[in-house]
Amino acid sequence: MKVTISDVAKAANVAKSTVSKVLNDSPKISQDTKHRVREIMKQMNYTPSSIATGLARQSSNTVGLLVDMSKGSEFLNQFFYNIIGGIESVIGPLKYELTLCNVQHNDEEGDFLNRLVYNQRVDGIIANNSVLTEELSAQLDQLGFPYISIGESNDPASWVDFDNEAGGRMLTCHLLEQGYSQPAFIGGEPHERIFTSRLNGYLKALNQAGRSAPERFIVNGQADEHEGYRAAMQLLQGSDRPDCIVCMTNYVAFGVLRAARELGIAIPAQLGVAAFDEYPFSRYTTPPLTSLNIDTFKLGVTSGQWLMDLIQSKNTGSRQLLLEPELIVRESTLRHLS
Amino acid sequence: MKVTISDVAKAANVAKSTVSKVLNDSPKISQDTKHRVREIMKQMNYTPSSIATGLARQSSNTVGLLVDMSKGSEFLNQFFYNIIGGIESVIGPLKYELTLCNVQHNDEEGDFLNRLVYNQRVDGIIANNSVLTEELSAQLDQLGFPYISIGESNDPASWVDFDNEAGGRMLTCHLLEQGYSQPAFIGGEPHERIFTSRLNGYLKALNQAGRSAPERFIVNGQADEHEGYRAAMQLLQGSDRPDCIVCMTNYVAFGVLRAARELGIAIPAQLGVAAFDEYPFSRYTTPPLTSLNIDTFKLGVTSGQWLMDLIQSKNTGSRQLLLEPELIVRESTLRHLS
DNA sequence: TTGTATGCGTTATCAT
DNA sequence: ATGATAACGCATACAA
Repeated sequence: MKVTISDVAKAANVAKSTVSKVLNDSPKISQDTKHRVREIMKQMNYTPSSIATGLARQSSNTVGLLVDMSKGSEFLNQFFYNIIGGIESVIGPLKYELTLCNVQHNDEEGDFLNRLVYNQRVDGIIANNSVLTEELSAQLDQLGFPYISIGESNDPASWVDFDNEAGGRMLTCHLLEQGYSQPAFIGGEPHERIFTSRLNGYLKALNQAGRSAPERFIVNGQADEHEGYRAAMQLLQGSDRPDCIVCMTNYVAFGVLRAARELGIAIPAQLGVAAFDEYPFSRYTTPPLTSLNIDTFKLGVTSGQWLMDLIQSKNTGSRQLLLEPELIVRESTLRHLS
Repeated sequence: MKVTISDVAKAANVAKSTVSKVLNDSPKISQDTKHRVREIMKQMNYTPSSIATGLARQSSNTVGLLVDMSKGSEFLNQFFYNIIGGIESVIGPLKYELTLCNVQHNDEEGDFLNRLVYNQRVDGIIANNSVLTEELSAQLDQLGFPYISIGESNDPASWVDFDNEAGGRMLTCHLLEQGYSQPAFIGGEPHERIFTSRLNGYLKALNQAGRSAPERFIVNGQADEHEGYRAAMQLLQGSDRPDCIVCMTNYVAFGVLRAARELGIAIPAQLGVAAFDEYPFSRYTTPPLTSLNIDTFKLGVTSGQWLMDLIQSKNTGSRQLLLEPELIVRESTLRHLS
C-alpha cells in the first residue's frame, strides 16, 4: 500500500542506497540524479517512514514532557499551554515531536521509564520537578539520559525556573514603597520549595528594610480561596494586624479580598494586597490585583533548547535559568489613589 | 549497549522467535519457558524497543493531538489540560502515547500531513475543528485515516462537542425564569459556528417564551473584556435597554459588570448577567457569575475512545456527541436576593 | 511447543 | 558517483 524507498528506487532505476542518500541530501550524489529521484518521489507521493528511519538511526526524534495531571494545584498546570508552545517552537524546526506523558498513577517504580526511556520512545525528557523524584533523576543520570527539570532541583541536572525569591522580594518591597509597613504572607505548604523560596524573598525584603514580621503573620496552608479567607479573617481581626498581605496565589488573594470586604476594610487604603502569578484572574478581581507576570513561554523555549543541546550531545554541563518576574502594579496596592 | 531480543534468546538458550512469543504472551509457549525467559529478561533488564516493534507491526502506537496554539482565542485552549487528561486516561491503558502537534504556521499544505500521517508517526488524530479544514478532512477521509474532530464538523467524520445551542437556551431560560424579560446577547464573530449555535439557543428560548429581541440587542464582536464593556455601555445607556445579558465568555461578562458598575446599575437587581463557560473565573467576579460548566474531561475521554475504536477498526460508522452543559446559578442572576 | 527464515523501511559500510 | 549488502530490533508464516 504505502510506497517505500525500494519502489522509488525501482521507478528511478537506481539503488535503494542512492535514494536514501538523495533523501539526506548527501554531497556525493550528482545534481542530476538528485533532481530525477526527487521528481519521482513527488510523483509517487513518497514520504519516508519515521519509524524505519528511527530504527536505523536509533533515535525516535521525539521528546517527552512529563506531568502529573492529578495534582490540580500543580504549578506547571496553569502554564502548561505556554510551556508546550515554547517547547514546540524550538523542537519543531529540528524535526522533533513532543509526546506527553501523564505520570499520575504510574507509581509502579519505573513504569514510565519503561514506557518512554528504556523503550526508546523518546530521546529526552522535560519534567516538572515534582514528577522528577530523586531516584528517578539518579536513574536518568546513571543512564546518561538527557533531561531537563522544570523547577529547581538539587541533583546535578539542568533546570529552568522562575526566581521565586526575587518575586517575594519584589512584591514585598513594592508594598513597603507604597507606605505599608506590616506585611503578612499567606498560603503555601512549608515543605514545598516554591513556598520556601517565595517566603524567603519576603523575609529578605523585610530584613533589608530593617523590619521583621511576627511569626503569626506568616500563615501556611493550602493556597486556595478558602484558606486565604480564613487566614485573612483571623489576621485582620487581631489587635496587632498587618496592613498589607502577600498572597501565594490568585485564589488566596481572592479569599483575602472577600474577607476585607466583609470586614469593611478598604483596599488599598487600609490594606494592600499583592499576589504571585498573573493568572488566572488578577486583572479581573475587585479591585484588580498587583501581581507578578512570568514569561512561561520562555521557560518552555529554554528547556527545549537545553534538552536539544543535550540530545545532540553538545556537552554544555549543567545549566540553570532563573527567570526574573515582572511586577504588574494594579489598584490593590496603589495606596495614594484612595 | 542496549540489550535486545537476541541477547535474551542467547542467554535463555532459545530462539529469538520464542522470546518474541513470550513477549506477546503467545498461548503456544509452555509456562515453563515463559517463566524462564521472563526471569532472564528481568535479570538482563530487557525492555523491547518500541521503534522496532512499531516497524514490525506497522504501527506507531501513538495518537496525535492537533492544535493551533497561535489562536489565543481558541476554544480548545482553555480546556486543553482537561481534554488531554481525558484522552490520556483512555489511550494510556491501551499502551498508546499522545503526541502534540502545533499547526500554526504549517500553512504549507500538508506539512503536518507529512510530519505525522504519511510519516506514520501517529495511528490516528484528534483535532480541533478549526485546524481540521475541509481539504484536510477530505484528504484524511480519502486515506481512510482515523480521526476525530473536537467541535462540530460538516464532513462525515465523527466529532464531539458541547451543546452550545442548549447552553444558549439554558442561560436565556434561566434569566426569563428569574423574572427578567429583555435579554441581550454580547460577543462572538458572526461566522464562527460556536457563536451561531449559542445565539440560536438564545433566540429559540426567546421564541418559546413568546418573546423576541430587537436586533441591536445582539452585539457581535471580539469576545473580550473591552468589547463587553463597550457593548454594555452602549446598550445600557439607550432608552429601550435590556434588563439582562447573555455573554459569550467570562471576559465579555467582566466588561459588562464593569460597565454596570460605572453606570450605577445594580446587579442582579437591575441587570442580570449570565455567561457561557465556567472558566477561567466566573466564581471570582463581583458578584459571582451564573455560568455553564462543561465536562471537558469527558470530551477528551470520548474522543479518545472513539479514535481508538477507529484505529482498532471497529467499524462504528460516524458518531456525534453533544455534551449537555450544567447550569451553575450564582448571584449575578439571583434577582430575588436583592 | 520451539526453531528457521524472512520481512518491516530505513541507514550505513563497504565495494565498484 | 553509484550499487550491493548488512545492520537496526522485533513479528510472523512456516517448518520441524
